Amino acid sequence: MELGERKRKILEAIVTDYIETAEPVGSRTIAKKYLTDISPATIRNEMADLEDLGLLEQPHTSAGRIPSDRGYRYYVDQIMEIKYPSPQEIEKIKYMLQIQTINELDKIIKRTTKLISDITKYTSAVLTPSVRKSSIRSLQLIRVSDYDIVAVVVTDTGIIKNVVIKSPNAVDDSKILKLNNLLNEKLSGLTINDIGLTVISDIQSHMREYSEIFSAIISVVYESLKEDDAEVYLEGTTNIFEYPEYDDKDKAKTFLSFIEDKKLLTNVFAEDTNNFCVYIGCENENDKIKDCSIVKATYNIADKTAGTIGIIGPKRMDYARVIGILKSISNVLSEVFEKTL
Amino acid sequence: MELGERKRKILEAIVTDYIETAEPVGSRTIAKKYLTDISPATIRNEMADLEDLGLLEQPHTSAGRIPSDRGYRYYVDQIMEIKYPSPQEIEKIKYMLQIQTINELDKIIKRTTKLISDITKYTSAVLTPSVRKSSIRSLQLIRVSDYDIVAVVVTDTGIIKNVVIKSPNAVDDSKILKLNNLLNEKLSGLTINDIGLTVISDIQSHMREYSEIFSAIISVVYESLKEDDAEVYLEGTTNIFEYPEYDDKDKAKTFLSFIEDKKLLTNVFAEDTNNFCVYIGCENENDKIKDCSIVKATYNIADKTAGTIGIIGPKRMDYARVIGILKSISNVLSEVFEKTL
DNA sequence: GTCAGCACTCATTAATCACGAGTGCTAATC
DNA sequence: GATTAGCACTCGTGATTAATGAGTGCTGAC
Repeated sequence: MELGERKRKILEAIVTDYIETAEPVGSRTIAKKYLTDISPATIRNEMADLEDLGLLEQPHTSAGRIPSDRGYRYYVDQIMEIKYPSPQEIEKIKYMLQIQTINELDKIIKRTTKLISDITKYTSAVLTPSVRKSSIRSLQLIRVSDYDIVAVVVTDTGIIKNVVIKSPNAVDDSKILKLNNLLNEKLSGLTINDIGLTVISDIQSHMREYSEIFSAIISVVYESLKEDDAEVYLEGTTNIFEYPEYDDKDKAKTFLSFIEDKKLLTNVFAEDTNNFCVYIGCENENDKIKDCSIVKATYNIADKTAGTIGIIGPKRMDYARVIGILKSISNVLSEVFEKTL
Repeated sequence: MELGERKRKILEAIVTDYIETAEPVGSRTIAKKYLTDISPATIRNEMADLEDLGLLEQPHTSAGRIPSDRGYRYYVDQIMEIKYPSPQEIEKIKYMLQIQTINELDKIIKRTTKLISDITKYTSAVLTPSVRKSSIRSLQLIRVSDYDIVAVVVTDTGIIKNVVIKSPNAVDDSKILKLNNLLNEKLSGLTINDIGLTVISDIQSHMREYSEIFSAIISVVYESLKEDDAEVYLEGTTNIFEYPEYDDKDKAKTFLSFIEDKKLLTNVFAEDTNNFCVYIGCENENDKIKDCSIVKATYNIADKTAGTIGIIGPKRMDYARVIGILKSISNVLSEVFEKTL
């Protein structure tokens, strides 16, 4: 859709003002604050056109205009310029994500989540990498007692996963050692999807003597690795109370109950075909968040997309700023992982 | 404080009715629903006495009475009879906590948390055991690459904890094996508090050859085990919207922001001198929850108190029922752990 | 094409009033 | 002396009304 220069300016003014004030924007306001050389009457005519085009809405006759979902979309795609954090701010972000004594994946991610919600003042969600998409760096069995084994899997994405196994027969250290060597040799470097019947029966052929223990172990480990285990971290859930759109109790409840359902949340923030996405209002599939917007970006570990970071908030969102922040943090995060994992 | 039989009856009626309706209770209501053989006027006199005693409050002159914090306390301590779940319900709880393919500590606890909030309709919180109070069942080092080691600690309480270690020198499998044997021999059965300088230097004396690697490892592992790592699981946070006391936006916000702060939450739900506790309103130390009540109970693993389960909700809480449920679930949980860990 | 002027719409706020639930007090009754 | 009927009084709630003002669409002049 091609819009004249003046219409673009007016749409921009309305989005900007509405994002700031949360009040419908009238023609007089625009004429006074944004476009001082046009009269309110002219602006009214243009606004009527923009409403016909589906880019603006009027809550009621005697109110100003607010952007429609399509209006926000047009603003994001065609008008807005991304506001990236300043170099100083980026340094600060780097600093925040690096100073930690223990560089575990979880801690870095937890910290990132908090950082995002602190900076943006929206609710942030970060998805951890999933074992399914990682490849195995090391798989080690630990004998805890005669019948208790713990399998520890370390992936190239830094995940450490423990699987508890009850063995049908007693195991001793030498058996464990043999199994360990074999499993590591055969499985390192593979992704979960690579592990198929061929690989398993190959290992099995080398392990005839312990076949019973082996099949107990391999099935539990395989099941456990196969399940979708991407976790989602949340921060700043109470930030929504700062926005008048959630003054209504039901609105707040709907939002929070969506947020509380980790399954839904994981789906929404899961990886996309693009490594950067904005969903505005009704563009969201889930009804509960049809009046929210979501911005998300992926981050990399070991040079492949591993998880996503994102925020969820009211449609009246400072897109230019939020998008700049998320893109920057996603880069910093990928860098941090490169260094520390 | 000794109360006459009639005053007890009236207090009970007021608490019961107020818990059910969330409306201040008037003398007429009591006379009609609870104590049909006394006139409203008499009840009014008694209510005035109960108010003088600090057990009742009046929101405003022309309203009925509501229980004060002390009124609830008197009810809980002296009047109420705990309502335990029926045997059938307990069977159902057992069933819910047992049917899981993988019996990991986390999963059982997560499920318990959900179960509590589902049954009680309040917000539930469950604290995991802490490594600090457990003893070490097995400590195993895994060599991931030349300089990357992961230490896996399994405790008697079923915790599996991973610690990532960057070694200053390259390590090979034989070194790891020696270290493993030694560490296991020296540390199994000890609690974190047992590990002091004596133990460490004892191990060190057996490990002169690898002293550099060893001290890198032991300090990181020790630090990591020492930190307070009890996690808190939450469920049913949006349940509060069902209760009119949180209709007010600020009330809801205060509650939810308290809930969001995992540090505060952990402190509040942390173990107590008693293995069962009720905190009503201003009995809570934290100002943010001065109009909430908390009920919590401990559960056992390996015959010692390991963590706590609890709920948080409005003071107007069905104490008799909630207490019965929590006590039962705490027992079932301890049983489940005995069987599966 | 632009814009001043004007009639019209409609959400918001304050003010007023009637209603009713509930109390405390007094005086009569058991 | 305890109980209770009767009554005046309090005060939150909800409905009604009216004034206000922000904003629009339309007309007609420049």
